[in-house]
Amino acid sequence: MFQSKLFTKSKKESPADELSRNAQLLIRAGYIYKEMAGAYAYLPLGLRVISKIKSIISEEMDAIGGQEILMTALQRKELWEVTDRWNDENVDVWFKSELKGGQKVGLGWSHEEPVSEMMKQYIHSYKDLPLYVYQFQTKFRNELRSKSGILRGREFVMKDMYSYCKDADQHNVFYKSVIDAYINVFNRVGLSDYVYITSASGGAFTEFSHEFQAISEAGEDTIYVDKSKKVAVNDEVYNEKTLKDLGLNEKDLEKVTSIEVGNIFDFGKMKSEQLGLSFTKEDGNSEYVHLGSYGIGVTRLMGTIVELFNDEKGIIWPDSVAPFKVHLIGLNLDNADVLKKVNDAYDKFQKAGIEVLFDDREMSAGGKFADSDLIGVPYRVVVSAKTGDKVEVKRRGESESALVSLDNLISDIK
RNA sequence: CGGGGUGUGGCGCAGUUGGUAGCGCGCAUCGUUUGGGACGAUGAGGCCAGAGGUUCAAGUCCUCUCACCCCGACCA
Repeated sequence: MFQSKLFTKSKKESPADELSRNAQLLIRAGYIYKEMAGAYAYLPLGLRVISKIKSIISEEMDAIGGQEILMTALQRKELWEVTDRWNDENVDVWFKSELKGGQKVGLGWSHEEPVSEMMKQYIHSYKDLPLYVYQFQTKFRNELRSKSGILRGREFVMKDMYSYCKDADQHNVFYKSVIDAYINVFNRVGLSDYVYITSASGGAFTEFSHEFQAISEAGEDTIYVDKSKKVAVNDEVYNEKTLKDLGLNEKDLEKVTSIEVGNIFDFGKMKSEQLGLSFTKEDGNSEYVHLGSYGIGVTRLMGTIVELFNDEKGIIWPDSVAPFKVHLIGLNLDNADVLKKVNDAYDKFQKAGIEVLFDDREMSAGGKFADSDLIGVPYRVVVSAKTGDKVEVKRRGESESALVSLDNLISDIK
């Protein structure tokens, strides 16, 4: 992509109405635009990051048998009344509205009810189970207070998955596979050193649910981590009994602040009973479906990555989620020879399938470097009158650059 | 929802005891520059968040409203 065509421009100064690091950097670099408190638009660069994260999640969900769907954001009052979750006293994040005819509707803040209701059409026999569906949805939550940039918005993108199993054993097998898949996701987006599977409150039917917590001061959760065992306990269930049940020792635990980037939950048969989602067993008798629910906040994950990977100059994206792999910077572009070389380099990257952002703007070198650091693409490649028949490459976050041949660089990156 | 703070060109800010607004960045044109946010000249751009008061006169004083940020509460 030609940077001269990119409509977003970087800003030298942070917006006055954002104190969170993620929002400051993402807005300055042109990844996002703030529409109102807790609602952000995703611009070309930002959308690319979202797409990368979604692809990684999709691959991992597909690998454990997930089937992608897309439910509606508009939801029926009647459906949520069945499970007593329409009431504002039980769920205080509803955005409610009504149709022209007067029917009450809500904007989806979660989708267990509608997905499960829909599944009554498709689940009839034990032979239909297990089945797993997931989606990327824009969720709406009327938070009393949004905060921390894109970490806690009123409108945000979430990957939510729902599992339907014939019994607890079948459910437990899948539940464990989701844990592994989630760990893969967080490792692949670069958070392997930061994310801990965390035991948290389990609600009505299980002792614990599991959260995936990324250690960061920007978070709003408090957890106790055992770094050698790679597990943690949420403050909400932290007590002697919990430690005993989990086989943890108080002296091995460190109290930290963290961001909840994922959550998996065993609903048991409760919701299926309420909604009437049942199937016929091998013996001909009827049974309710065992439901599980699994979420990853996609936009929150993006914000978490920015919180964890930045320096005073800007963002430092992990390779796997960066909007581009290479930031190609052309200097001395009034020199026809250099201009040809840098254009050739751009073509070669493109042909090699390496995503490249080409800074072809007429601008001082310092300005280009500053923008490059702010945007945070992994490889900065400079072509100028000084680089001769080679190119200068520097990784974002490192200070050393090197002169290398373009062909070698391309094969290295691939 | 309780507490605290902030609203002034696109962005970041200043504006004294009330007297019809200024700086930096950015933007436009021209020239000089060209490896870490270059320099000069010229220029465009503002119902001072909104409404209502006080006053000869309000960005400035009073009242209300709205928006945004932070802390807390809340967050299956």
